[in-house]
Amino acid sequence: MLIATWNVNSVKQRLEHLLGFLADPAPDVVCLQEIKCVDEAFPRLEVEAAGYNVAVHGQKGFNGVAILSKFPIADVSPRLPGDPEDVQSRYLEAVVSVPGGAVRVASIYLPNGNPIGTEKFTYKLAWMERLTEHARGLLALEEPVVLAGDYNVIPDGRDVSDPALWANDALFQPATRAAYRKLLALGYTDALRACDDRAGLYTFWDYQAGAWQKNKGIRIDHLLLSPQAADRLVGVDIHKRTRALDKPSDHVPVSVTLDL
DNA sequence: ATGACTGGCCCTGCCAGA
Repeated sequence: MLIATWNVNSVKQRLEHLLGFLADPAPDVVCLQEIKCVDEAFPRLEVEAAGYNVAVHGQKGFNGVAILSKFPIADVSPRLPGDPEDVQSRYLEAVVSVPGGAVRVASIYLPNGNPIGTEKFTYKLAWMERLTEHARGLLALEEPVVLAGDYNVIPDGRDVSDPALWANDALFQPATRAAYRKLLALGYTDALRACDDRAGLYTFWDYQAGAWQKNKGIRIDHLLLSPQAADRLVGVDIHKRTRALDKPSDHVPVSVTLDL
């Protein structure tokens, strides 16, 4: 089965691109981030007409995540545990039943954290700690788990075209990268890196200064697999063609194929 | 060297993104 993640930067602006992606490669599950709308404004009818069940955790104006699935969705839980004061819609988890089993999927929109030295960066690191604690608990279930989303983390130098340019950015801070490694060290696999160790595999290109044309990208959209999911990993794809469309998202979809 | 897009909202400059 094909499980994808995509930060669409407004589902309203990107609906045609999204429907095109649902038609081809026709993923079984899609985790969306930055839908930038409330639940009621999500284009549910259009997505359902394409053959998908929908779970949404939206927010007015910013953030917002969703999970689309060709298979039934159960046990839907919005919000990352650990901070009742956190009202930002950045996490949605659900269980997707597949023929002969199930896979637990989370759609994650990890805080950007810029500028560093502010409460925004503190919030990012705290959010990463909460994610790590929750991810630790999920491992105990011994299920196939896919934690998919826009992590806003550049894991290492291979994942950025111009490291010096990002040296003072929240996405590439040593503390940010260490928190990401701590998450992996629990026992999760960065699906892309399990399949391909080359540099220059990017998932985001800024709108500004011709970043796409110059291939000045970064890899910040990741799918993390529990051991039970990693055992069934077949391959990973970065769907770069969507970045060349008219009025694209600045992120492209990334997908894993699992033998499930 | 510098600046540079895009989307949403309080409808119009401003915040947020990365």
